[in-house]
Amino acid sequence: MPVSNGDIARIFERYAMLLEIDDANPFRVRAYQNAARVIQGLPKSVADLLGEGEDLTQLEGIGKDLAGKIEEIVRTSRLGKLEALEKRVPAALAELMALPGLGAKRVKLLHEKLEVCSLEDLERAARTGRIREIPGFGPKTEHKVLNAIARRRGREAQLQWVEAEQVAKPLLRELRTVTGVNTVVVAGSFRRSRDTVGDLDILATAGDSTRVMQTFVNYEDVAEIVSSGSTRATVRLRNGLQVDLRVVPEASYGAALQYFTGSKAHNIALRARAAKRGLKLSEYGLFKGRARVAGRSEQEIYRKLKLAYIEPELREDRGEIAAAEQRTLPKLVKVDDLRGDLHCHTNASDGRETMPAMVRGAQELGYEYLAISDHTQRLRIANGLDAKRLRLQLAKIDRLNETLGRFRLLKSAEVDILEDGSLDLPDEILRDLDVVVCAVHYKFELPRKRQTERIIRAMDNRYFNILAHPSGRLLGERDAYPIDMERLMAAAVERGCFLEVNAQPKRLDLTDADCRMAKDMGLKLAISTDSHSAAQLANMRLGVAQARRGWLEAGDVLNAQTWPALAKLLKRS
DNA sequence: GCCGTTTTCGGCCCGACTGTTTTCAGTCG
Repeated sequence: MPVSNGDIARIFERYAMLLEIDDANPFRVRAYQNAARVIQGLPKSVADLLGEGEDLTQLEGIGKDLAGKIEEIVRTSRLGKLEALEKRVPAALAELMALPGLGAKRVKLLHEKLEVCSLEDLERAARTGRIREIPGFGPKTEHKVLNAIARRRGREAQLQWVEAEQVAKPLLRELRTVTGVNTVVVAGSFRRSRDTVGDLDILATAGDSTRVMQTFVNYEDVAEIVSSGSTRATVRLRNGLQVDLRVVPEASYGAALQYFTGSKAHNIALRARAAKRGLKLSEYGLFKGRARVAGRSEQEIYRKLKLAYIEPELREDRGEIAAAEQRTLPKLVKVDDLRGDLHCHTNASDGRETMPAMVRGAQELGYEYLAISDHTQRLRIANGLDAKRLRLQLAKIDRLNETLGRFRLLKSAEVDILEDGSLDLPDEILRDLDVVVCAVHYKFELPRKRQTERIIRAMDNRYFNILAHPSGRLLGERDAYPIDMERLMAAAVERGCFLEVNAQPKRLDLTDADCRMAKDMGLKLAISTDSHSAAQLANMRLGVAQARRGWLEAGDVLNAQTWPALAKLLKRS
């Protein structure tokens, strides 16, 4: 089993935590954390990079030493230094550091004074009242530790972005009613449009923060007030979601929004850039000495740092700052750029609505075209269409198209990719479709190589156009099946096929990093909703957000093209 | 451990809140 980027990142994160407990140089610790983040965000597998003889020190934050350690991990699946360190610092202490309120210093103290080595030890120590006896600890800390352990056992998952939005909306509405409050927005990973959100960071501006703070901590859905000061408070809602509120004066709004939008890595890089220019950047503004030179808007801050404005979706320290400096940032695709949807279902298979209802939905969104791509025969549970039923559907589409004026209904199907890589319908009918969407719906557990080759074989069919939900992941439910995404994309480029960014909230598949790799490889992508009702067509915004995180521009997106242009792209020679 | 149009050595983001303390260290974002 090849070592994945996630494996390497986890080893480095773990090493960083144990180093911190071991009192190592904090910047050395950060170097490992950085490396973990960089590797995690890489679209290509590091193991493959090495196989191709790439020089890993070209990667941001990876020097000679770390490159050597990565090679060691890829070669042996282990890191000798980590194992050596674990002889001195019990490995389980890293678990404890992940508990909120416990950092390296306290974990170390707990270990030294109470011989705590595991979550169980910690719980026992807390229950028997021994934690409060350590200098610097007290009854409150002891209580917090017990709470944190209980929550860890419950382990609330990250929310899908849409779920977070549903929580945020009513809360924002309430905060906006407070007198004296001007602006209330959500910042953080939510504003960066990450596929999942671990907490909500809300930013408000007000002359006087007292009222809005009070409203916040008294919000009906609050289960626990974690902390509350005059400008900042943290609560936990009943569903387990943590929400932070910061209140700043109007003159700091831009700086605060920039700061609370993150990411942390982006901010660190930005602040270092400010410092290099003799400036200081904080959530209150950009300062030269004591004078504030920017702060009212984000645009102003980036401008004063000699950078083009960086869209929130790009702020991950994945090269956006250099691109902003060189004025080479992408002009990110927008929902308005899209002219149609290339993947949806009707009640002929497992959709909930009729074809005309789906058409009306697409027309209301201002689209020029919509592909009807119902499931095919193998997917019995979804009432998949065989060639005969599909023929009838195609005739129906012809008749409907005559009534639709300039709007065009595209003939399509979501064709199952069978285990041997053949397609679930004969060429004689695929030939008559405008766009052939193909997908894997079973045999997810094939080894990486076989799964990859299964799909590439399917692409060999000259009627194959778009691979739907290419990794098969379901957020919080099912991991992506093992697949060599780079090889898949290279095969698609060679054959003139395309991949899909599936916009369903729990799919968002391809990932942001995959989108970035596709762009780098010159592979265009479709952003499709895979709608099973007309209302779901509006999920397009989620897919667009994901694509924006992957640096995609309108020119990189199939369904941002007019139908004649798209038709040309879909024609394989 | 990384990195370099101020540097190959000496830097490495910045501030709020808590709990414990009596002026601050630790943690978090």
